[in-house]
This record gives sequence, structure tokens and C-alpha cells, in this order.
Amino acid sequence: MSVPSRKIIHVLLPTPFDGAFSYESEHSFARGEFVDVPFGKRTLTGVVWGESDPSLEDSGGDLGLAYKLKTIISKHDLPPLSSESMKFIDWVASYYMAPRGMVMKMMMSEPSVFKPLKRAPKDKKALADLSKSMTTLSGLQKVAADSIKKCLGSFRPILLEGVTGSGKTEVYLDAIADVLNRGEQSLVLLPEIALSTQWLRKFEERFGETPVLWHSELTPAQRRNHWKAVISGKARVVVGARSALFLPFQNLGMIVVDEEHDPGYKQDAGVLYHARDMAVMRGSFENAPVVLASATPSLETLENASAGKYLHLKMDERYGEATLPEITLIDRRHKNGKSVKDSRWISEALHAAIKDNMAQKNQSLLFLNRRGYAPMLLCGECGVRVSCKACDTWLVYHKHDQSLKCHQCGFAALVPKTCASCRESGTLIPCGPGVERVVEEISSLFPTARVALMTSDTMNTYKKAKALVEAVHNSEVDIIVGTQVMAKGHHFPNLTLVGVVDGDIGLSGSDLRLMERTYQLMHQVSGRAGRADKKGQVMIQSHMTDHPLMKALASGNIKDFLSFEREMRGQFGFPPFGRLAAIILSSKNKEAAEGTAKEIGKLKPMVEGVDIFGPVPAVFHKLNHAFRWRFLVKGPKEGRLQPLLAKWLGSLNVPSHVRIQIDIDPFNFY
DNA sequence: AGCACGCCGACT
DNA sequence: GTCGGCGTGCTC
Repeated sequence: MSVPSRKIIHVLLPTPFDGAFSYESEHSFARGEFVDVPFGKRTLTGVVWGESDPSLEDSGGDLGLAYKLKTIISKHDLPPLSSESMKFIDWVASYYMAPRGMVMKMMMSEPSVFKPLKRAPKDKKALADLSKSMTTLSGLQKVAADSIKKCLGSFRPILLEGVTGSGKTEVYLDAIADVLNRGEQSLVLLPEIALSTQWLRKFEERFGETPVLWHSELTPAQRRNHWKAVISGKARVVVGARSALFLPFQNLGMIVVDEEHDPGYKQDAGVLYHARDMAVMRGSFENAPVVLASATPSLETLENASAGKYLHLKMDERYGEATLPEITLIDRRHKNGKSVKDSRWISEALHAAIKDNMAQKNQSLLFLNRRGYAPMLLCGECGVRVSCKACDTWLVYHKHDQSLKCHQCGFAALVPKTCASCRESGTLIPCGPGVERVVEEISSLFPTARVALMTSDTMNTYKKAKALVEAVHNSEVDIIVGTQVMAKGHHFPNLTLVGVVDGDIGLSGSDLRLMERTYQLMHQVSGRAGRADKKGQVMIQSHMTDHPLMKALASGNIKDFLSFEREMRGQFGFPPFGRLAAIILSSKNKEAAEGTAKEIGKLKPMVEGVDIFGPVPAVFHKLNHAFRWRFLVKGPKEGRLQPLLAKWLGSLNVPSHVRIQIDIDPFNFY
């Protein structure tokens, strides 16, 4: 018999459970309130997900009321999570088949908020009035901005397409001014590295203030302040990397996803979400427009736009049909594609082009998507290659610090003096090119050139990234050697020549968007192609110049490229023409991984229109001491794969030392 | 996810 | 003899 006034409160906790835990209390709690509860031997902060009256509770049942419920300890003096935020959490969890608790944990991303403060906080300015407007928009910009403003107050995805320099940023900042007038919050998502001074300068020009920032390099105190500013509604404009999408907004009026095509929006650890896709969902819960901005929209977004699901605003009318920069294929098997004297990775044709470009005081980029000096070390004596003990990978040689690194698990060690296998010393030979090696070679080919290396190793903090970007902007660099990070969110007006050192890497990928990415990258880095002053040129060194994709690229026509890509994806039923899900099994026990994978394989459901491939050993079969097997599930665009996956995987009992991970809408097939 | 409990290897 | 490795199990 329970006293009528006692309530059962359901609290969702930041733990890997999908369901809320039940507690009792004499008090009533509002949904969304943050409360402290005892959980096992510790105290956790969770969120009130619901309340029920014990008298209405059906006897026992699935709550398992065989034991006495614990009591809620206290509640926090914070505004409750909005019901829109809670709906969003529910939805993300169900879409990605992730425990709701873990999704909510992302929204409680600053744990110190829930701990008592050691020192009194310095009362930080809670983002002053953003009002100052100094920029005038061009006619075209105004049209686009007005179209966005008309959508405020209701859900509407909008593709804002326009070449770099067409002023997309000014357009959405202008719309943000209207959101401010409505008293609502705005969120701008940028690819991680693009949170640059370039962008912030534009913002400050427009609003005379700094927005509230959210990214991985904030100090805990900053995170605490910013998180609180968001939940209290004081933060009017938030700019951040993908994780900012999970901030506890109170009244979100608009979301912008800049560089929407950037693969960095796909979270590849923990809850495997795609921030662009989830931004659209969050917008729908918040009744807010979602602006997806890009010069090179993803095929998915373009498809949604042409199907009329997204409003399509184009900013580049005055350039007519946008064209790719002039693209030349350099066939490494033929004479002018042969390496120039004293070189292994630079062809005569590319060498001549760089020389020319330098003479005209323009910048050149050598693009190679391989960090380090050489992807592998080989023993010249016994032929053994140095591999990672934890993974199925070769260790990458980084010459600058004489290290060997595993790019999968992060293992790093100094280069050994002797071969571990035959014990001979000084026999290890670097094999293949990495960016460091290209730097070395290009520096000896062009001794007077100022060469900059731009990779995640040299741009791993905002400070370093900023310095490099500014050096390029200030023309303190003649030749950039870089991986894809160099292109993220940056545009270099004097960069007019791009040499793709190994164009074949993009063709043999186990990443279905690799080709699209290569094209996007070229577009992004290849100068102001089509503008009167400087025309961009791209040279791709390849051994497969007959490959249809290469030919499509060389045609120099975006439409050719996109229709080829579209056709390929359509043919295979890949997104956006079908749905994919990957299942990854992993275990430190080799036999358990394989055995479980095969057991699950035997139970593959047979469903019309759905193909299930696998199990196959993952591309990196061994990763971090774990052995991995994969399934790929492919289904029609209409409908969802999740129910099928839940039915298939939910019923089986997997040994506890085998981990099952579901990747909905996977990006890579590793 | 944490955190504790529990059972086998190299050290104060 | 104990410290500590991480496999396993539990949390309203």
C-alpha cells in the first residue's frame, strides 16, 4: 500500500540503457528536469522523462517492482530540457538504434554543470545584444536571404547552393538577424576545422559581437558557461562543430549547416550519427528552417532538392553553368607522365605546370591523402614489413619525428634501429609516398619555393591551423602539400593549380563517397575557376586514365560527373537511391568473432527488396586487438531498415565479449 | 558507461 | 606473501 501522494518518477540516465529508471518521490517533477538519483553505488544526474501514479501502475509488470524503489535525491536549479529536445533525443536514439541514455548523455555534454562549483563563477557576459548591421547585401543575396526569412517559424529544409565567394555566409547571417528579432536562438554548424578567424570575422562584421562557440578546444569553464547560456536561452547565436547540435536549446529558430557536404559531420565513434541529417530532424521538431549551405552539395541533398523536399536557393546565377576547373589527366604510363628527373612522385607534366604557376606568382597545391613520410617500412634484407601489433595495418613512417604510427589505433613508437624479424640493422626502407616525402621531393625540385605542409598533424589545433591558413592567404607560401584537411572551409584565392599526386587512391576505395569527395575537394581548392582573373587548373596523376570516372572528371563538366556518380549509385542501390546499414561484430577472441558472425549470418532474414551481404572479415580485420566482421544491409529508399535489424539482432543472444555495433547510413566500409 | 568483484601473474 | 591486470556482471 502506498501513500497516494508518492509518485513514481521515470528518470533517463546518461548510461547505455534505452529505458528510464524508476524512482519514487513525495514531490512532483516536470518532464525535462535535471535530478540527482542514486544508481548502484554512485549518484548520477539524469533527466525526468515521465511520472506516474503508483495506484495507476499495473501490478508489477515490466518495471520489475520486486524491489523497493530508491528515492530521488534532489533537483538541479536549471531550466528543464525542452520537450522538443526530448523528442529529438527519442528520435535520434530510435533512428540510430542507440540507447536513449547515450544520446541524452551527448546533450549533457558538460558534466561540470551538474557538479557544485568550487569557486564562484566570474559572471561572464551572457552574450550581449546582437544587433549591429553593417553589411549591405547584393541583389542576389537579398533574394536568397528573403526566401529564408519567409520560412522562419516553420520547418523547412533549404539548400543554399553557391560557389565560394558568392556570399552564402552573409545571406544566412542576415536571416539570423531576423531570428534574433523573433527572440529565438540560432545554431550554425561548421566542419570542425572551419571554426576559423575568417568565419568569425564575418560574423563580427555583421553583428559586432562574438557568437557563443562550441568546439573541442574550449576549456571546461568555457564549456560550462556556454552550455548554461544555451539552456537558459541567453545564448542567442551558437556556432559550433557537429556536437553543438546536441546542445539543450530552449527556442531554436533556425539551424544552418555550412559546408553540408563535409564528411566530418558523420560521427564515427559512440553514437554514429550524421549531424547534417539530424539537423534536419531537429529543425522539424523545433518548427524551424534548416539551411544547408554548400558550393558542392552532397548527392543526397541535391536529390532531396530536386525532389522538391528541400527549397533550392542558388547563388551562382551570374556565373551561368558552373564548371569544374580545367582538369588534365596525366597518364603515369606514358611519356609526359613519367617522373621528372630526380623525382619519383612528380611527373614531368606536373613539374612543368608548377614551375609555370610559380613564375606567375600563383600558389600550387599537391594533394595526397596520405599522412606521414611513407605508408610503410620494408626490410631490404628479409622483406618483412613493419606492422601494427594491435591492428591489420602497416605502421606509417613519420620522418619529422622519426616515429612509426598506426593511423588506426594511434600506436606510436620510435623507428627501430634493427629489423624485428631478421635483426639486421639499417635495412628498413620507406616504401611509397606520404605528404612529408612529397614535401621533401618538391623542396629539392624547387629549392627557392616556400613549401607548407597541411595535414591533421600540422593543423591539429586552431592556433596551428589558423597560422597556416593565414600564411597561405598572405601569400607567404608558394606550394602547399596537403591531405584533405587543408580544404575544409577554406578558400585560397591565389591557389590556381592543384596536382593530385595519386589519383588512383580515390578509385579503389571502400568508401562510396570517396569519388564525390575528391571532386568536392578539387572544386574547393582550385581557385576561382570561371572568374575572369584567375582560372584554376587541376592535374591528376593516374595509372588508370581510362577509368570512366576519370574520364567523367576530365570532361570538366559537373553535370557529367554528377550524372555518372548518380548512375553508379543508382545502379548499386546506394544512397540516395537506397538505404544502407552496416553491422560490425568485434571481439578480442578471434574464434568468437568469427563464430558469432557466422551464427548471425545463418539467421539473416529474407525480405523482399532487402539484400544482406556478409558476414565478411572487415577491411581492417584486426583493429585495436579486436577481430572484426561485417554485414552490409541494403534496402529500398522507401521504408526503414531498423525494424528488420531490431527483429533480426534483438532476438539472439550474443556472448558478452562480442560487441555488436549498428551503423545506420554508414560512410565507410572498413 | 562506470564500478565492483573475482581470479591468475610479477613484484615491493 | 600482495598489487594489479582486465573478463564478467549489475545498476530503478
